[in-house]
Amino acid sequence: MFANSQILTATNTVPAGLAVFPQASVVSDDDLPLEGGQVLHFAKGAEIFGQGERADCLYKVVSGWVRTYRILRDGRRQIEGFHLAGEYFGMEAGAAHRASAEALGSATILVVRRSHLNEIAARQGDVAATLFRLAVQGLQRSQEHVAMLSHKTACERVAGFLLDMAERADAGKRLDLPMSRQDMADYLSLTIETVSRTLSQLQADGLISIPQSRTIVLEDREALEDMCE
Amino acid sequence: MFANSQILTATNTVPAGLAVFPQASVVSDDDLPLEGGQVLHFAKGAEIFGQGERADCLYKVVSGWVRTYRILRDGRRQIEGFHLAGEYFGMEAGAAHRASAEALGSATILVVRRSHLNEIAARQGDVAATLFRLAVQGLQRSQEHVAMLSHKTACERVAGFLLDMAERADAGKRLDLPMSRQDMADYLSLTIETVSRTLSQLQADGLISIPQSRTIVLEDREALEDMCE
DNA sequence: CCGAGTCATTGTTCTGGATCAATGGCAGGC
DNA sequence: GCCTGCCATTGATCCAGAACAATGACTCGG
Repeated sequence: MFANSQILTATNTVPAGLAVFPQASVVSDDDLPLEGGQVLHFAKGAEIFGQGERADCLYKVVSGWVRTYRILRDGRRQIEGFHLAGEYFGMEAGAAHRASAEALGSATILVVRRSHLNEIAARQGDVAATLFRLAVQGLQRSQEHVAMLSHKTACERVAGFLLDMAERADAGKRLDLPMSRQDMADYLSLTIETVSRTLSQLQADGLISIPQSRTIVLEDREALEDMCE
Repeated sequence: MFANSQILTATNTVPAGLAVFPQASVVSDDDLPLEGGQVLHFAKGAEIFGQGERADCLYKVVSGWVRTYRILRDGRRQIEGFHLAGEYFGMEAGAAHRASAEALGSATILVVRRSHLNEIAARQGDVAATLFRLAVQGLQRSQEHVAMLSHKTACERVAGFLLDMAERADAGKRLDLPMSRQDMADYLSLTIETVSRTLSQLQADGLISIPQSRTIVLEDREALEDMCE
């Protein structure tokens, strides 16, 4: 897969001139030099890949938001995560995608074939290290998800969700969330009614305000943080 | 208890390429060529590494069972996973361990320094690919954990847990679990009482029998599988 | 402007698992 | 053997959030 590469280097020493990635709206230390990838546009609700399809590519959000989810045996939909600009998704250990991915609004996605990534890794050793780090970061995010689901109350889940989204979207007080209440519910493992009720309660308590249903203003961030402990 | 500094200094002088790995009970395609790692023994309940400590090593279970867990802000303990012979744990993206690891019974663990792994990867290219795959497998296991916690009933969680453990331990009908009811509860996000009650109920329904409290016989595996859907 | 469809909110009832509490088994120490 | 402490089981009560139901707000196409 990603042959001839060093792994687990503690520091990233990529010379800036090599990393060519003009479309990226966010360039972080964790960025891979993905020259040669294909930039695609997806309309609202469009499927980027589906559960069970062959997993040949790695994906990166250039702009917009993406949700990845799985349909469980009992028919319920579990949203595994929301992915913002600069974030990667679609990593698989096996040959098939275990989840589906859809654009939340309209979204621009960079798609890189795994075989192509392999070639890049052969030229630039620390690419393998970065891939490993991305996978472990995904693991950690999933473990945070587990911690969130374990015993937390609806209020703690929603407050933590808002803070997480605000941080990752680099939002100030005002937070525009492109997902529906159903999406939030399927991510937080609550019902749509409980999400709605909890948001109303947070507004009644003055911690947030909701000028439009998908715009949330964090009025008292400190109190929200206290709420998640 | 083992001081971490001992482990770390000792591995520095191991000549690469000569040491073998005789104790390994499982050798699969996913195995890394970990010559030069140090094999350590841990007594029941001994800490292998602690939350917040520097993460310099990768760990592999040679024999025995290991639990990894985090103490959450509210003081609760979330068990992230149980690790059996042949499985890896202790992967971190950052410099510090986000979890603690303890031996469940007595356990033998192979410890490899990340820097040493780096050297191996430089000689053998597919090591990087294997590390990536291991990380993604950990991610998938965590996502299964999320699916299990989301909306499943106590009964479904316990039945699924028993089947998962039986499969990974390669057990037939008879399953010897080295962990306490509290460990199961902290993994499944239930209380110890609910775990106990559920096991009793499964026994009353004839799906399992419990000759000793830590030995569980799967009397009707099909019904257990139906239960998790 | 209207009508249809989607999404969000709010009220009511009900249930699964948490919590509190008490008892029962089993192992190790003396 | 008995005591002590830990772990597991079982019972009773309570509560957060699910499920059901109805209404209200917003959007888009015509």
